[in-house]
Amino acid sequence: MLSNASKYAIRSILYLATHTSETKKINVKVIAEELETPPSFLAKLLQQLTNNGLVSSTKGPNGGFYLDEKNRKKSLWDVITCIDGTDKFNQCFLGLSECNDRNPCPAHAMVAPFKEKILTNFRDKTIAEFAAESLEKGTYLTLKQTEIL
Amino acid sequence: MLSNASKYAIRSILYLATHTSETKKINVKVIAEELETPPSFLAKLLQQLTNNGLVSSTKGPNGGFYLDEKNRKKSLWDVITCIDGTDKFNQCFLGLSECNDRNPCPAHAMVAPFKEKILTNFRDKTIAEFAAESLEKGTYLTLKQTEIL
DNA sequence: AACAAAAAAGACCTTTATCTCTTTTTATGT
DNA sequence: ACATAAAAAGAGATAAAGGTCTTTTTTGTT
Ligand code: FES
Ligand code: FES
Repeated sequence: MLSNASKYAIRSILYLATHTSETKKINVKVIAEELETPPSFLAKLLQQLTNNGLVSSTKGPNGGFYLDEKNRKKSLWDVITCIDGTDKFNQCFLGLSECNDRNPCPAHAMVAPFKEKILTNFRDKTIAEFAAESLEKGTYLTLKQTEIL
Repeated sequence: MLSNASKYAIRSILYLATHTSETKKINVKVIAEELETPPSFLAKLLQQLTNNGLVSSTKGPNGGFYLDEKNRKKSLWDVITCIDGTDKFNQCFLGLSECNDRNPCPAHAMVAPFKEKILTNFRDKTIAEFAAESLEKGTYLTLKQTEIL
């Protein structure tokens, strides 16, 4: 479904949302350790996210990555399209050219409702909202693999 | 989500289910044309499916691929695991090590119901049943990209 | 000014997925 | 028997995903 790159990106964004601010920045090495992702690869991803206005960064001592208010207004959908490019969730499950209700493939009825849900949750919800919800539910804890409540 | 290989495999299986029998076999070239898939690649996939008892075949003139009664009792789940191997639908959406209700990631609540549905539809339904349903609903027509009702 | 710490940039490397081509084997019809 | 039509088998080719490493630039601290 999602590429590793997108998964890492989403996880790091949610991590940044809950752990950083304009006054508290974190560097790649730490983020990569916290999320247990390949550090160099994550660096590239954060670079790309920064170039596209989804993450903020400052260089030099005490520098690092963080989310400002503008970044927090973006959606996870923005993250996915920034990294993976393609419109993953509008594609037909069986790889046919178009996916719509008028010309459904055998799997369509099964997948279509899910797509709707993904769209509304990922596209119409800001990262700030998503992170806040995760905090409420306690699901943000599981961003790191080994972390057990 | 699914690899191209799995998608081609599923589509060809459903095609075989509705177009072949012990007495009516179809060769790779025709199947590939009908489904608009790369012929050589599809040949390899059908070979693999045949080796794993999901498809039947006979060589020589008037030979080709087809589904016998035994093949029709398999599930699409069997097809996916035969081709992709990995347990695609039990994996965490964000790539964390385990996916379960006890230790959910931020996306879990959104994805879990879908997984259930996929499992029951793909694992607990025979190919025969799935194909029959598709015929009823008319969705089998859209196996080929350009085919519009 | 010198140093250090961080991201940015760019050049790679490795592995996996996707796809092709050629040769061999097997079955059928004449 | 022979020709032919098909799958089976095996060896590669290409492209994309995943990941690493080194150098450069920027910024803050001493
Ligand atoms: S048409 Fe295949 S999933 Fe919608
Ligand atoms: S834990 Fe991530 S999808 Fe279930």
